[in-house]
Amino acid sequence: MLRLSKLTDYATVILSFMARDKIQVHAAIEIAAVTGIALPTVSKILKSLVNANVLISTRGAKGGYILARKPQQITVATIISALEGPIALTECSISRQGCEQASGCDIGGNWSLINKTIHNALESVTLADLIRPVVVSEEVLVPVSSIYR
Amino acid sequence: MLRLSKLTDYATVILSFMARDKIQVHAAIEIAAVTGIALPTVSKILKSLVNANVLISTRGAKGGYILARKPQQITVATIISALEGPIALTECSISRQGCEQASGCDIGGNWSLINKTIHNALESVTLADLIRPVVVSEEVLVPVSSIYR
DNA sequence: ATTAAATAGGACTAGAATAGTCCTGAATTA
DNA sequence: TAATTCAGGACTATTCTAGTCCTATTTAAT
Ligand code: FES
Ligand code: FES
Repeated sequence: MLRLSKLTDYATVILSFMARDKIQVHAAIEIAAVTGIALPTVSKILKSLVNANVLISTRGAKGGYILARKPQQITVATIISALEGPIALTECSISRQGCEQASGCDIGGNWSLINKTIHNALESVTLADLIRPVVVSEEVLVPVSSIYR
Repeated sequence: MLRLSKLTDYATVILSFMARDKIQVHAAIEIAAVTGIALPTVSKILKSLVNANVLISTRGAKGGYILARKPQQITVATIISALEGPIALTECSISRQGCEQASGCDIGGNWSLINKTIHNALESVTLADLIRPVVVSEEVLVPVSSIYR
């Protein structure tokens, strides 16, 4: 289905909340309360985002999490790879070796091109775009029927 | 990891073989032998491709599978959705209702835009492109280091 | 007709990945 | 010192994927 994991989806929800809120520092328990996501899960996600340098954490009383950069500087690609690892459709997109599909697959180069295109698409959208009030013009929505041709 | 399922990968291997071969009709068992993929698995994939109108099947002795269209008219997007269903990163990319993430996610419209971009990327590459001898210019390969920023 | 070749459809199992929880330790503040 | 809050990792349960298999149907050849 080529879809994002649930955790990545949660991450965008959490980050959107943090980006929108005037207050800078948010504790995990607070984010859990606001978003409705269970605390342990929120915690796990926040840790991943810290490791990816999207958030900065402060321990101890009055501690919490804060955005490491401005929303305009946090791309969707970054968020996805923070939670799911490298963005790569096929094995050979990551490393040329180690793939070697059952005899005869030699299409690595072309997949890389596709992969690069997708990566660019995800790089071009930032957290700031996600929280921008949506202008839902009908033309922008993907017509589901067109998915099957 | 935002990656294709193994079955989809197999499908591209199978279709590449079929597109390259001069002979039109191929039985499942023959494809299994050539590609090295187990027969039951090959069978399963071929059935999905028939349902998606990518292949046409003929039953009985001397039967088999044949491409339903020219390789230039079979897009990667079609192959992927044949095996994995609609290409959609988030739930709300498919249907606006039914999503309603834990309180406060209202980013559907922007995701749709991203989704459309990716869909277009996958639409723009066909089976004919995949079997074209790869010109592996180094600039085209995705630098893995750039995946983490 | 009969037999052999081949796909259709779906049920089923095993394995892997994901989602979610929990515990223990370390840092910071009051 | 006590309370708060994150770090890191282990662990479980659930869901999804991959892979297999069985029975029915269709077609061709004899
Ligand atoms: S998927 Fe890697 S060579 Fe084909
Ligand atoms: S993922 Fe659907 S509304 Fe946010």
